[in-house]
Amino acid sequence: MPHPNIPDKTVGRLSLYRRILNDLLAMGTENIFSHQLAGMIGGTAAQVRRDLMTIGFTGSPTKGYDVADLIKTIGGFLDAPEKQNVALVGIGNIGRALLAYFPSRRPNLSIVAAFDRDPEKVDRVIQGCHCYSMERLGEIAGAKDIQLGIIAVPASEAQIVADAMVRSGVRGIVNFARVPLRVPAHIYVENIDMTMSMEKAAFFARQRAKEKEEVQ
Amino acid sequence: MPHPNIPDKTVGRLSLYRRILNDLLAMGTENIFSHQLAGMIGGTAAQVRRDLMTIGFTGSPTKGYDVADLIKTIGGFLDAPEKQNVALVGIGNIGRALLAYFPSRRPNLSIVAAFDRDPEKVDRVIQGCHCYSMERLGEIAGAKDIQLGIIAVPASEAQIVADAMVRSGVRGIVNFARVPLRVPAHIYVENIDMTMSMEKAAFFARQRAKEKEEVQ
DNA sequence: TAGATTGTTAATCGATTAACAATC
DNA sequence: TAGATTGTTAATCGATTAACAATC
Repeated sequence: MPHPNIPDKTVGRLSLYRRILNDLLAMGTENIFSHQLAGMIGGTAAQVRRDLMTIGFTGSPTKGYDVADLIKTIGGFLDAPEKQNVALVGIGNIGRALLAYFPSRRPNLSIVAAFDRDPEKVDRVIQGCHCYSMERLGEIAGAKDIQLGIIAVPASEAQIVADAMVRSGVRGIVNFARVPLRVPAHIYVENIDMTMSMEKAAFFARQRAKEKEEVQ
Repeated sequence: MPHPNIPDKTVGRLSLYRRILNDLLAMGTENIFSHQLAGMIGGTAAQVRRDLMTIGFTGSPTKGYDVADLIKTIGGFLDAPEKQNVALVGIGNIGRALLAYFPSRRPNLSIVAAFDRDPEKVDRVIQGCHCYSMERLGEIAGAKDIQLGIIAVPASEAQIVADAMVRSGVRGIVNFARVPLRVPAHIYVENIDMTMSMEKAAFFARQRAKEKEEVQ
């Protein structure tokens, strides 16, 4: 257990660093300084150094951090040692976006089963993923050793789906439904609430516009 | 200026409270206590009270908070006094999900123009929204008084789109692209990074599974 | 060596939590 | 009044920022 209590935000930033580093490596950049990396994600150099220290990665004052090494270290930290299976529930627009994105990028993290209520979709293959009927969630999740669930159903069904996921042994949930889920403490939930984000952006956009007016 | 520096998170929670309160009102609930509301969003009673105090809403020790009043007060705080126009750039799966959701829910916040590079989509009406070619972003944004932009394009194009939005006077951006945007300080950016969320959930799901094993 | 950066410690800041008097 | 809840202040906690010696 090298990393007992790593903050949520650090994990998120590590994921970002890796993506940027992969681009840099592709462009031939071998070394990078903390302030350069910070500039690319809109953070501070100290923050970058702290994050990398957290995962035990060290740089040198003259060369900064080795890009290829760092990518490998972040991978060793973030990625599952073996495959982690994911179930997607609800194949609407969001579900399809995820199905389209994942196969190519993260080989260790793959959506191995999708579920929907719509009989039109059941037992068809959508974006390369088999779609099952909602009722079979528990059965399939158990059989396929599903560890992560994505909830992309209407708010009214989200809690029922979450309960079924928890019962079948899922440990993490990404929730796109516009409702907070009630789950046991040992289940990690990541909420993605687009409506809330839109309202927040609208609010702060307006507030800043007002501030600007007052300054003038 | 009654609310000089309201925290980002408070605004987000207020948006959540309102949604829950609307459901409660529909079910006939007239009053609610802070701990009840807290239970529904997975927060604490003190947090709820602080949030409501921030917007100047007070309750009574015997009845708690008046649901209908509170909805109105949150609305007065969060919502724009007049219509705020939104532009969506990139009509993929995510874009379509947003187009499908918004018209019905938030009358003051409407997507009045969509943009895409695909000639198949240009000058067609998709989900009730006219789609323009990418080149016309600046022109249309100016003409329609766009205040908020949604970026739902591939990472490689996101910065270019953001720059164009900023030039045309947008004050807030909701960014679905998997890349951090560089924008002036007075522009509010809300990042929604699904890949990062998936990686975070996968990481913590695994970590908690490990903890559980160790306890046993 | 000089200079820039790293790793580490101390200080600051903000938000959350706890405590408690005021209220209905 | 008694009891539960509210509004408000003080204490705690964590994360960020600043400062600085160590390093190449």
